[in-house]
Amino acid sequence: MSAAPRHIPAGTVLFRAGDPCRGFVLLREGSLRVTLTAANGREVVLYRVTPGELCLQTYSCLVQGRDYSARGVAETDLLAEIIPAADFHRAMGADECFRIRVFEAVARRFADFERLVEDIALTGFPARLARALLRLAGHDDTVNATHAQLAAETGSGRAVVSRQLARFAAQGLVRPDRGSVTILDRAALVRTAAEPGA
Amino acid sequence: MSAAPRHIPAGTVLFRAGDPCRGFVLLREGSLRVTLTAANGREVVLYRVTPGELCLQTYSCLVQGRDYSARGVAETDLLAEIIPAADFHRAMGADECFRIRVFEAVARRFADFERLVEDIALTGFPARLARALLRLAGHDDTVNATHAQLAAETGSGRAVVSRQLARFAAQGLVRPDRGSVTILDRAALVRTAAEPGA
DNA sequence: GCGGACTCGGTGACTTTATCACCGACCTAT
DNA sequence: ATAGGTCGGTGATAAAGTCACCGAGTCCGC
Repeated sequence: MSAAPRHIPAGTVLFRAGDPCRGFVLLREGSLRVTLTAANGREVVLYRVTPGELCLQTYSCLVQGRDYSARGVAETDLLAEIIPAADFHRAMGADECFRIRVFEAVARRFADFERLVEDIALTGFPARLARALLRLAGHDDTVNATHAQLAAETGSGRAVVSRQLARFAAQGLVRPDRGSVTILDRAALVRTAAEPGA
Repeated sequence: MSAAPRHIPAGTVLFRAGDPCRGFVLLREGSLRVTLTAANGREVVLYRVTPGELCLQTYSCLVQGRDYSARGVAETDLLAEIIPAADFHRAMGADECFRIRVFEAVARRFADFERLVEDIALTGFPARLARALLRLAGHDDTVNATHAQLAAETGSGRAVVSRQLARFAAQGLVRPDRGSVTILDRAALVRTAAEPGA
């Protein structure tokens, strides 16, 4: 529990599918994005690890003694602590605080997965994109993401995102720019997000 | 840990979305299917709980203190134990065996979710259906499921399943019957399952 | 300032997948 | 038999995803 936190620059690939698993990652600062990539290059964002959370991709690997099955990329500069497996198991037995933290991370990840499955399998594309925009928007109602990134976020294709954004723009919901999207009518976007529509 | 196991007949709905959560379910015998249902009635099978496993839907609810977000239905007659939350937390602290079991269940569930997302988001329909058939097939190469059930299993629509099954049948891969499908050429089906194809 | 190399996004043409509605076959019970 | 149910096949249509291409913007190095 007392390993020195390490700095990791944005863009670093912390692990990729097939890598053997070295230890647990406990994130102190920054955002770690975990994605699944298909053979044809298509990518889906599974979830993000936020400060205070354990990366459970790591967790799942170590428990089952298997390799990573997804990819973890630092979205921002990270400050993280690597916990060796033995320390992890000891802390799980001895430290109730730590245990509760792990449980919470697990539960949150479950919720993320359920949301993702619901989005991809049960929700029409317009609502899916609207949800992604609302989820990624900062306080200034700006989403800093390319169409390709939004495609990974919605489990769809870039061209599909382009077209739907154009439709949203025509309705006055958003204003697209190179590399970002500005939300103009949040209320209407929320309404769109609420219509499963497929 | 020592509550009396209870019998639950096949078809019982153990919990549905929005229900409050009462306690942990530890499954001794049978199969519990956990699904997500859309407003329009469409359903996706998230995972199955098998004997010896804890139902983690329950888990996730109790940790976060939230209601169920999915539906749990007994696929067969069940023999299950209900563990009150307090007992669960005590056992997690004191009983290493129990703890390991919980970890394993969590890890397995994660793997299930990743498979599901990969299937739905990154895999073409023929491969998806082939995988579902192989997954559900008994030793006699028979899959006891209606087209509607296979649709829930693949996160697709019934009509889509019907058509793809007809194509498989035309290629000699399977023989469809009312309420079941027989696998005729397992090797070819495995090949189909391996081609992401979309 | 110019010329490549690259990323980003728009678009047309097309395929695949999904949806909707309807119908006939089968199953079961009265 | 017949009525009511589930099950599966099919045509028409719509939505979503794919592929390929192009032009505009950006980032260099020179």
